[in-house]
Amino acid sequence: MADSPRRKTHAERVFEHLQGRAKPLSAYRILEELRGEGVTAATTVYRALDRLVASGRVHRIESLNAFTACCDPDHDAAPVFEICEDCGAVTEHVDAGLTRSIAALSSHSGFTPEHCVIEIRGRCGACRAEAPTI
Amino acid sequence: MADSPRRKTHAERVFEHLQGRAKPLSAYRILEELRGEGVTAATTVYRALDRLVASGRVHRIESLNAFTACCDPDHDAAPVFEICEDCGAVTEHVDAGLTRSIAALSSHSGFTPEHCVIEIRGRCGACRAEAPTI
DNA sequence: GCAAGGATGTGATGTTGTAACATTGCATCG
DNA sequence: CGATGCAATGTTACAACATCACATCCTTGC
Repeated sequence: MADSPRRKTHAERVFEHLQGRAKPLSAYRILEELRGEGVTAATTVYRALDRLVASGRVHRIESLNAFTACCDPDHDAAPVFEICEDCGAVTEHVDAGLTRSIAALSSHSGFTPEHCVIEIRGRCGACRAEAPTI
Repeated sequence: MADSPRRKTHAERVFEHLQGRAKPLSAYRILEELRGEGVTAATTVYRALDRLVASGRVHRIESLNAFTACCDPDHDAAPVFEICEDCGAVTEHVDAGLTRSIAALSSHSGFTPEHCVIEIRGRCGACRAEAPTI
């Protein structure tokens, strides 16, 4: 009660919590970790995430049911995520070649793309080096 | 009890049920629709789907939490799905350009891809024609 | 026949996501 | 200053998706 009652929205809190992490977090994980900051229900987290995703500041990783902060909110092309099965790290890329390929495919098929989900699962260089062959 | 108790595995039943459909089905939806054929529990459906996905006969659509029969079980490159937000139809493609783009991206980043999720959400040609502009 | 192993049945539980509706804080306008 | 409106939040309940643990059944090879 000492200071400002609600300077920050929950969306801000959630965004700051996601920023700078290599691994995405699930909504329920975010809830656990932000309980101390007044976030008390799943609904609240999902609402915050909805806004962040809509504004492009956060991406949803479909194959993990998890969320990660966008590396650069200004990119307009489809993000590509590399997801390491070993360490769980996710790296975001924006790739012109891939973007062109999708456009070409769509123009052939008459499909109008609105949102692309591109998630590559595998092993990052570091984990590859640690465990060369299984 | 009249006839053959188990000529077919549940995996076969599930596969046949998915084949030829434009829209993918969720596991629980499959369960509902196959109750008449002796499939009684979610576990059973998931086990069947696991086998089918492992053998490449069925694909999981991550952004829908649903499953669809593979158009051609012999393809080796990453499948690309076009998902219409209007009618729900999903079309599978295998695209050389896209496959090359992913390989190029990976070789840059040192990442070793094992499985790719590529799902393009938007509008199919037919739905586009029906509702030209919102 | 009978043991071994794969497939199935069953029930409980864990995880993820939404619906519905009440409330609060704050800005604006008459 | 009260009325109004709106976005954010709180609360409860529930729907949808997925897995676990353990018992049982069926087939196959011996």
